[in-house]
Amino acid sequence: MSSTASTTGRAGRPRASADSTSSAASALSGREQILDAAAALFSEAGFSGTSTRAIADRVGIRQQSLYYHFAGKDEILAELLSSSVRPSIEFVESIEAQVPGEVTPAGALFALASIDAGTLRRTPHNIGTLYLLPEIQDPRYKAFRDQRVQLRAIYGRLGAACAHPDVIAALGQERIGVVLIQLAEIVIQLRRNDGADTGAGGSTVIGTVTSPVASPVISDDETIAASCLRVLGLTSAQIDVARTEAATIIGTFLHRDLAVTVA
Amino acid sequence: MSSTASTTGRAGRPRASADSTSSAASALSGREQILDAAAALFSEAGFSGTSTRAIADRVGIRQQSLYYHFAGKDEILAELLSSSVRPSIEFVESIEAQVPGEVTPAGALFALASIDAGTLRRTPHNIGTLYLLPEIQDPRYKAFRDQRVQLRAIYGRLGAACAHPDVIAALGQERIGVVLIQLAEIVIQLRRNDGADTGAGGSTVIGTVTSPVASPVISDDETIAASCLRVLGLTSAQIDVARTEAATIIGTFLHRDLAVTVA
DNA sequence: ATTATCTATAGATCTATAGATAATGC
DNA sequence: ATTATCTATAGATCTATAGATAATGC
Repeated sequence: MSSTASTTGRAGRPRASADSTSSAASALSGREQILDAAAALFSEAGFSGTSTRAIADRVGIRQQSLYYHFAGKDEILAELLSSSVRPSIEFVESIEAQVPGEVTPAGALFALASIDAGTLRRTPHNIGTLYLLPEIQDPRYKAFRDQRVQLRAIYGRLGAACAHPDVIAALGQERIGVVLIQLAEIVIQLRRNDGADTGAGGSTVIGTVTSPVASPVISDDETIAASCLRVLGLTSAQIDVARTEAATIIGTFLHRDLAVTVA
Repeated sequence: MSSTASTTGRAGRPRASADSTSSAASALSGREQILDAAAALFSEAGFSGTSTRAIADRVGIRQQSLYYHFAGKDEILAELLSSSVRPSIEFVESIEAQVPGEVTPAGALFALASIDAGTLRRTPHNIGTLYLLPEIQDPRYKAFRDQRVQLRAIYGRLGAACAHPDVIAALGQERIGVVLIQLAEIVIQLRRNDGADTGAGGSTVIGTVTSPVASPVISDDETIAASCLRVLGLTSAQIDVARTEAATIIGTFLHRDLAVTVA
């Protein structure tokens, strides 16, 4: 060993805590540990129901140490919110551009809904529940709400472009957007009902939500996307076409994304 | 005047407050005023985000006076929750009994969904938002959650009994229940988006949510009910049949209800 | 007598600032 | 020197109990 025995390997005064709790206490930076702990607590007990003390305890630091990383509790929530819509927004921007020509609205909508469902499903600690907190109505979180309004508008446009005429007549583009988002976010409720959320620290726990017997080829995410098209009055045949097209769209996006990451 | 000028007309020491705030400060009992104030605050700021002080201030009494009516803040929430599911449960019990013979599943489901949507729409202060609070996961509110599980199961049974085979295969009865409740509760989101909720004190503010131009015969509630059947794969023609049948079912229920009230 | 409030107050939090301290990094 | 923690602590709140008080009801 170079100097003292098993040091933290990071700068800064060591934590007073025993650093007891098993497995992966590290891997995440201090800041990330705080975000992870806060996400878990906010979704269980709400924003106001979670004290800075509770967050710090979970991380294994003193309450006051939080303020080195964040100016206040509200900044922690703001960061969690903005990082959780980001994937959808990114995907949406890439997809809507190519809608009139290369891609049908139904295919694009199916792709968008299944991406959103998948993101919400894989998110640690069911972060989507934060969207339901009354506190986000505060002007402080306007930027986040604006992003959601934007996303809803895109759902509305895509939906109105492929819905059965009867549905457009009954709902109109705006409410179509609300209905579709509400359906995609059903994942939040499903995870809540399953209780005792897995969502381990940083590791991406994929799938395994409620298919005890052995689900067919169609994933839960695609089932939800299919429900989005169904509520717009599309037939099973039309939905299957959209599903196939969506697979291509998503494949293309993933490649492009990879290219961007590499470059 | 009999004795002193304009007294409160009620027993108990008078409130210290100026009793300023305009209109209908009365009509409601003290207890009801507290419930009304708490409902408004809980849905705006959440349960933990609302102090007993804030509730009392809104009512116009001292913080400590709340404890004469309720043992604690949690009892106020419990009462709000239980009173808000009651109408649905009552309707459901009367309706499901007659389902195999006199009434089709699609008709019953249409009726149930539009009753639920209507109830949520008319509720003061958009009380349905309380269902979204993380705090209700607490064991303390288990009775309420159990009622919702029960309601969801009924949605699931009715839905599975009338859904297109493809939908049953994809979702299964359980998830059908979750999807249908989620759709019915879209009213909560619509009211939230409209912001600045009307929902005056005790008066039942009906309708007027977002039909700026002039909606056709079909109410918003029926539009939502129709979406519930649509997501199950029913055609417009089948939905219209269900709508007609639902009108009869609801009519019958209202009469029966009236009879009960009178008796 | 009963009802519905009031005042006084204890004790437990909760957020946040100020400044000290113990590591790493150069 | 920089980083990430620590200790000490102020000041604001928050829930809840105890007991007094001012009405109505009989």
